[in-house]
This record gives sequence, C-alpha cells and structure tokens, in this order.
Amino acid sequence: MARRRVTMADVARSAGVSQTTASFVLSGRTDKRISTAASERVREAARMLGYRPNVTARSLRTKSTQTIGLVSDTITTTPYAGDLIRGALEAARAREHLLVITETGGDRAAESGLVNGLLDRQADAVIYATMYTRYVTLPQELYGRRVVLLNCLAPGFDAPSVIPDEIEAGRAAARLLLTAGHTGGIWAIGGHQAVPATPDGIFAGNERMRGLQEALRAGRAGLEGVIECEWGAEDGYREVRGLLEDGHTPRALVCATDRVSFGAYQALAEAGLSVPDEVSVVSFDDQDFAAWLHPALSTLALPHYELGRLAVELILDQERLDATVHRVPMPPRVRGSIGPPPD
Amino acid sequence: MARRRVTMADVARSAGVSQTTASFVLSGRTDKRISTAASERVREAARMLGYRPNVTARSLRTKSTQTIGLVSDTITTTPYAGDLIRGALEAARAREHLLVITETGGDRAAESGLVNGLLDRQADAVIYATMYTRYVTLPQELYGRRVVLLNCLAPGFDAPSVIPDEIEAGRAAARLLLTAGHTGGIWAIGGHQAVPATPDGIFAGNERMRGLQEALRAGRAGLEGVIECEWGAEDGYREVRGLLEDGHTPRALVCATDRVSFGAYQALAEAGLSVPDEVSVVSFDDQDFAAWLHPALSTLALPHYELGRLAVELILDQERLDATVHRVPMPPRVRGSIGPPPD
DNA sequence: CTGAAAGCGCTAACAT
DNA sequence: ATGTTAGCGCTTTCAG
Repeated sequence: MARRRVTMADVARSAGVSQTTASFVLSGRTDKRISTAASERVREAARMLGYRPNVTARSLRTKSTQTIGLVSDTITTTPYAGDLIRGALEAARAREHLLVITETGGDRAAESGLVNGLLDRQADAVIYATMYTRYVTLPQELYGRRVVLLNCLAPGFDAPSVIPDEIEAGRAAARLLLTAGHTGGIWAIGGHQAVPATPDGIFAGNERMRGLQEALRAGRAGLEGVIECEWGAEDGYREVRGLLEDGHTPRALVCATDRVSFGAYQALAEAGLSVPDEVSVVSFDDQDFAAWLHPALSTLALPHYELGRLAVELILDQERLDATVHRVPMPPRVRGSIGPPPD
Repeated sequence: MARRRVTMADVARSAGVSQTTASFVLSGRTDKRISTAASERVREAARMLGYRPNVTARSLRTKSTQTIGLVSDTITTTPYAGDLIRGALEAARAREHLLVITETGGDRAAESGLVNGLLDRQADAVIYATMYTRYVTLPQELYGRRVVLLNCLAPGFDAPSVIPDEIEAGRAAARLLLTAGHTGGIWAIGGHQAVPATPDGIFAGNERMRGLQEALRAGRAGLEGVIECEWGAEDGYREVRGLLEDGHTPRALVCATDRVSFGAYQALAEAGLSVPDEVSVVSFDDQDFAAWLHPALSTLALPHYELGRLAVELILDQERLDATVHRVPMPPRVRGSIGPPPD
C-alpha cells in the first residue's frame, strides 16, 4: 500500500525515452513533433504504471495552478446558497480548474489571512463573494489580482461584479399582481429594510422597491403602504398581524423574502384570511419551503446557481475582466399564492 | 502593480545571510541555532519586502501541503449542511490547514476525477462525506490514504467514521414524550423510510426507530403505528391527512424529519387539531424553519457543525486514525410542540 | 524528431 | 552559528 508515487521520470525510463519526450506527449503538446511510436510507448507506460502528474511540481514551473479561490463572508453557511457553490464548482470542473472555498465568517481580520492562504498557494484568481448584495471594500492583498465580485459591488475596483437583477425582479412582482387584476390594497412587507441597523435600506430592498413602484405606476396602480422591518419569519408574522389588527384590509402582500412570507401566511391564517382568495402574496428568494406552503408561494428566485457559474466563467475569460456589473435575471416561480382581488 | 513576488532568496540577500539561515528563521525552527542578530535582520527584511512563502514550492520539498480535501456527494447543496462545512473550515483554519471542498453531485464517475484532482495537488488527507448517513464503498484511489468518513460507513475500510448518534436521538425523542405523560396514541411518521426505493429502510431511520422503540418499551409505552414513507413535506402532509381521514386519533407524532413535521402541521391545522394541546409533535433535524413554526417545533438537532469539526480533528490526529465509529450526540431543541396528552 | 541541462522556490543533509 | 550543495517533479530553452 501507499507505495511511492510514480513520477514522470519513471514513465520515461519505462518507455525508453527522455523525460522531455514524456513531458511533451503527456501534456499533449504538438508544437514539438514526437513520433507516433514513441508517443504510444509513453502513453502505454503511463497507463501501466498508473502515472498521475504532480500538479504542485508542475505549477512551480508554470506559475499556473489551475486553481480558483472563493472567499466568502458566510455564504457556505446560508441555507439557500448551496446552489451558488454548486454552480461555481461545476463551472470550474468543466474548465478543469479546482475551486477552493473558504469562509471568513464575516470576520474582517480573518479575511486577510484567508486571502493570503489562497495566494500563498498560488491561486490563479479569486472570487470574492458575499451572502447578500452589498458594497464592499476589498482587502489590500487583492489589488492587482485577477478578481471577480460575486453578489457585491466595489466601486473603483477594476473587476466585474455578478449580482441578481433585483430591479427587474421588482418589476416582475408588480406585473404578476397587475396581471391578476390588482390595482389597490397592495402592501410591501419588509420594504427597503430601512431599520435602525440599516437606515438607508439595503441594496436588494432599494432595487426591488424601485422596480416594484416603477412598474406599479406604469400599470396605474400603487402601493397602499410600505412596512419597513427586518426580513425574518418572525418579522413577517408580527408586521402582518399588526397590519390586520390596525384594521387594514390588504388585498395583496409583496413580501421581501420567503421568510417574511412564511410569517405572513401564519398571521393571515390566524386571522382566518385565505390565500389567495382574500389576499394574494408574492415574494422573493425561492427557498425550499416556498413550494411546501399551502398554497405554494409565488416568488422571484434568487439565481444562485447561475450567479456561481457566471462568476467562474468570467474569471476564466481574460476578455471579460473589465468593471462591468452583470445582472442575472431572477426567474419567476409562479405557484398558487396569487389570485384576482376579491370583489 | 503585480510586481514579481519576493522570494526567500531576496530576503536572504537583503538581510545579508544565506538562504538557509533565512529558511530557518522564517520557518521558526530552533534545532539549528541562529544568532538573534541575524534572526532579527531576516525577520525585518521579510517584513520590509512583504515576503510571503510560496507554499507550492515548499510542499514540493516537504511532501506536505497542509491541505485537506473534502469530497462529498451533494453536501454543499443541501440546505441544512452549511454548518458542517463551517465546522470543518474553522477546525482546519485553527490548525493552519486549508480545506478544499469538492462535490460530485452524486455522480460516481465524477468522483474518481475529483479525488484524483485532490491527490494530484498533493492533498495530505481526504474527508469523504455524504449528505445522509449510509454505507459507501470508497473509490480505489483512496485506498492506503489518510481518510476520514463523514456521515457514512465503509465496513472493511480502515478509517474512522463520524456520524450522528441516531439511536440515542430516537431514545431522546421517546423520553420527551414519556416525560410529558404520553403512553399511547403515538405514531411514527416516516418510520424507517422502508419505501420501494429503499425497502430495508435507511440507516438513520433504522437507528432512530430502534432507539425510539427501545425507550418507549422501557417506559411501558409503545407505538400505535408506523407509517413508512419518504421524508419530504408533501409526504408528511399526505400521510397525516390520510391517518386522520382513516378515523385515527393520534396523541403524538414522531416525525422522521422537520420537513415531515412541516407537512404534518398543515394536515393537523386543516383538521382543526391544535399542537400541542391535542397532538404533540417531536421531530429530527432542526432546520431553520423548525423555530419559525407555530408552535415552534421540538426536535433533535443534526450536529452538523460538530460533525465537520470532529472529522477534521480526527484526520489531523495520527493517533486516532483507526476504524472507530464516532457517534456525535444530537442535542434536543425543546420548544413548544410537546404537551401533555389530552384527557 | 529527440535529449541534456537548467531552473521554478524552497528545505535539509552535510560541511565548516 | 552559518553556508554549500543537492534535489523535490516538472517544463522548457537550446543543441543535436
């Protein structure tokens, strides 16, 4: 067991050629012509001996490790972002690269250490990712490197960003409601997330609300009210319950996240209100449970897989490494939570 | 920008010592004594020049890359396993190792390729992980290597396994019910998952049921029935609804997963049954939404973080690399879904 | 068409 | 206490 790994020298010796020749045929290069006979012998020997290249040694010479680092704040941990990792992993694999994933846990100090760890291991490029869309300032170490920003923006830093198209998603939510006939009694739960911790709202909130209001206005409709709150299930429950207790009769709820919708469903159910007969609900994210709710929730999906895939494509494509912001569409998942308004 | 990386030779030259000396002080070794003066000069030079070691080059010599590979079927993708990755990532970081995560997507052919990719990059060890606990047969490439099995068992393969303690979790679920006073009308929804695809049940199901029945019996209680089905939300809904329609009056439900519980709650609500006043519910997993349900769900938590952490600890500890099965406790999250039986 | 030899950045015997 | 030298496994001029 665990016998010495076979090296290229072993293969060359066994095939009766020089190591140079072996190197050329094994790396499949054609600029230096090798006789088919020798070529065959080398390949045969490699197979017989179970030769596997030592990528570490190779990259010491070539300066290329075929490795992409992904450093994120807390993406791996968030329940719905697994698809982002998967998209990136599959794209990397398709291009014969290895994706090395690290996570800072939101700790700014850990960040430099992790980035250095990646760089010390000669990562060719790094994807800098955040859990939710926001502005960031990159660690020093990344300046002058091949970088792609995933789910974040760093104005002034010359690298492409990949983010979900929240504005268009806001418009799409509005259109879903308009198409069903809604023109009034529409409330936005969660809004811009303009709460004490984030008084100016958060990126996704601001963009979604912008698209939502724009498209509503274009359809000669409007929002009856906006409730600013955090975006958790408890918040949705509390706020919708409060809304109802205040004597309002909403016809449609635009919830900031599926979690908010989850809480909203509970408040609605407690009040004996039926979705979608009495109140329609449209949401954003498309977490797993959105499909399990009764009725299943209509929502605009965060395109995690595509986000991860595109980031890798960009980073591998020299031509596309300019400071463009790539907005990835958020596909609508139309299920059962939207109906015509009650008459 | 992007100027040439500074090497150890640069540091040595700048400090006016040989490269050997530089190597010794920079790698912090003490077996060869270096004058404090020289030592200081080297450290100073390294700092001035912004020296960073080239780990690739180092490992070419030392044969150790300080890298652990994690190859999983589809763990990164599953919504509740982020903590597993985080536990492993943090433990690796604490021991100054890099964790490289890859995922096969369940594709057996991709597996060899990925493992080879890891090995070609000289990973020191690999953690082989699966999404749910099951028996596996490892790819050839892993034989004779330093391996830890995460969430899976490979009888005959000489490596430790780390799995959740499902048997004890089953017992704990029983005890929760017994303590509340339940002795009858207890149904297990999901059971062993003895469905057409897995006629003999799955590992977690079998172990949980074993612990559950054992502890119930010890408490002079028993199961009124076991419903074998898949473990999704729809399944929970369908089966509990069916149970009720068949005229049964369950007092307590032991649901195989939180997803099953999710569906069970819906069926119970539709039937106008109150949790926990009329029916108690206890579950396994502790997904996010378990805490959001009304009432919040009492469940035995899958110890993802600890699973990931322990796997890394084991793999870094030569002494503990024997074929032991490490069972990690599943902590009870006692919330509001268990009450005394109605009289 | 093929081989000899140098060297990537670092560590480790072996001198001194 | 420090320096010389060889070499990890591979790629790549440069000669033949």
